[in-house]
Amino acid sequence: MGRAPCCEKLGLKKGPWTPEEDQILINYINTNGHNNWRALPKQAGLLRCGKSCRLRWINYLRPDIKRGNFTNEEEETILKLHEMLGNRWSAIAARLPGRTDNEIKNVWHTHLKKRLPPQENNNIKSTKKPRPKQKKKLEITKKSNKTSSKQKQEKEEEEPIKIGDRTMMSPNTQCSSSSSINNTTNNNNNNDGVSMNNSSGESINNDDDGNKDDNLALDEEFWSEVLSSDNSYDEDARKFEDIEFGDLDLFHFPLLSSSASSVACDGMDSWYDFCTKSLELPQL
DNA sequence: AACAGCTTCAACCGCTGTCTT
DNA sequence: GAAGACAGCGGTTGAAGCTGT
Repeated sequence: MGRAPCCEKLGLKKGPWTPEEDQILINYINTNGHNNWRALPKQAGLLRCGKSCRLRWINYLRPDIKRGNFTNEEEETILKLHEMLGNRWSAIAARLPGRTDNEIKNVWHTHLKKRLPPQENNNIKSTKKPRPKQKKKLEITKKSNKTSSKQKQEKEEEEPIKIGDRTMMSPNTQCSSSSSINNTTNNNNNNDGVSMNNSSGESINNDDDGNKDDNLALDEEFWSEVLSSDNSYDEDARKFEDIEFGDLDLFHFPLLSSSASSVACDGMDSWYDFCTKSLELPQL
């Protein structure tokens, strides 16, 4: 698998986005969609790499982004989901309409992590294998024109960005990030992969380091196998019923079995319920 | 007012997974 | 099956803003 040579070309801009760049990106995606992030900046006339455009759109410009403080309910949800899923921010974000994985990650590290007892904090490990220390980039010309995030937020609240004939605001009225992307663009945006795939194809994996000992030993392969990206739950549900979890066959538990069968109908909601119930299992 | 330390969060980096050729 | 291309993810960074002294 080759690596994407991102931002290798000289002359590509880095750092904070200007309002002009935002507007260009918004306008372009509004009219053309984002079928190909790599080609997008060139076609849109942006001196950015596709990755940067994608990130900017997903984390900031997407119209269904909910800005502002997290509610208590949202924070509780994050805590619960993090307990179940570990640092799978995108999976957690899929349960929180209008919130991005980046935002949730930030909130976790700045607020929620502190709420945990120290012992639990120590148990939190990466869901991935440890990576070698990142090399420091030579020179980054950052923040040359960065506006404060709060200022930006206030500005946006005052002056919602217009996308074509639509105004980027009121995320609460939008659907969750898992389904709203198609609302954001024209009909030629059919294969919008971003959030559709993000949610429907998201593998909900138990934290293979931190939670495994305390919770059910759910095999990662099981999750990725069941939660295939095409939402073919009927097919998957059949597979699901044949799966054993190592020594523990969850489907011998009536509670979980019923949850599991409902998965075929309800998608992520059922997975959430399923996970929630799974955590209750030791008390049964 | 000035400074230092802390907090926040947008953006970057590098890796992995998936799809295509 | 191998390799390339791309999207997506999670970890990390660092400047701006905030707070305390």
